[in-house]
Amino acid sequence: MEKFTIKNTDFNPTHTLECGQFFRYQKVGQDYLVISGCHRAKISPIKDAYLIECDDAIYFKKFFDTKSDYSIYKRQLKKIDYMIEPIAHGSGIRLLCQPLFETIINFIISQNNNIKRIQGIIERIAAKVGTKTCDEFGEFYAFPTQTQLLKLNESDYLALGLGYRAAYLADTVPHLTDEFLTNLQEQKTPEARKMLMSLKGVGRKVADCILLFGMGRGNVFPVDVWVERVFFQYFGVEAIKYPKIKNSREKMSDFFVNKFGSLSGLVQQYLFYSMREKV
DNA sequence: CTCCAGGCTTTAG
DNA sequence: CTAAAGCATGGA
Repeated sequence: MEKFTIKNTDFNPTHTLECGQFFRYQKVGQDYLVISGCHRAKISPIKDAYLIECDDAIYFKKFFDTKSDYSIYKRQLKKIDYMIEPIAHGSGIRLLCQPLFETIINFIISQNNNIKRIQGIIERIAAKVGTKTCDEFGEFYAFPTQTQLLKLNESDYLALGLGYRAAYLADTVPHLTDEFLTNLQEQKTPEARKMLMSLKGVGRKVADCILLFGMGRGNVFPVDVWVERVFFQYFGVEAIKYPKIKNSREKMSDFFVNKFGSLSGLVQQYLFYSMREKV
């Protein structure tokens, strides 16, 4: 078991894990257990920091984006009035670096769905074909590999509760070879987005989530129903200055990326987390 | 019962 | 090109 710590100045596990970018976490008292790919970690609060106990410290240092300094990002974004409250609310958010294959599957499942049910579906899929693993925290199932997911057909997915998304996964999983994923990583963001949107069940919003959470691309801004509410509620006045913006989610996304550039994805997470907690 | 969830595909105009 | 129906499931 390997260990390292993350200072609590710009990191809060609740903000980071529960802001919508990630699904496989479990709160146990003051601690969190997280599963990513075939790895697992336990996060515990200690004095001025969090202790991370895991099977692979290098993996989780990258996962938690430990080499980025979020205080710089926040200082810059706080200059904008409407960002002050969302940043205060989600002050410990960090953008996670998640496995690409897993991120594609998870966000296809996420469409027109709620987070609780998404989590249940993912756990059932992992338990069905993922590799059973044991560490000192107990047993868990790794997220399935492509080979393991290829064992499932559309009716298997239906039986696991995926609804109409079953057909999307049955169609898309065979395309997600290592070759496709490697090629995808080498593309610039617009080209990568086109490749992703060629997959069944992947539209603009899901593609942007994959680019942000699975490929480290900050210059995207996924727009879902929640962000749409933010836009109409807080940015309606400003949007009037941009006559091309009507009510298309794609255009809302472009609006924010033009404004925030490579920090767009982070801005989106602050707004999403803030908006969801208000309901 | 209806409405909604980190939307997408398909079809119609 | 834009608009809207249809889609599975489970919780409120």
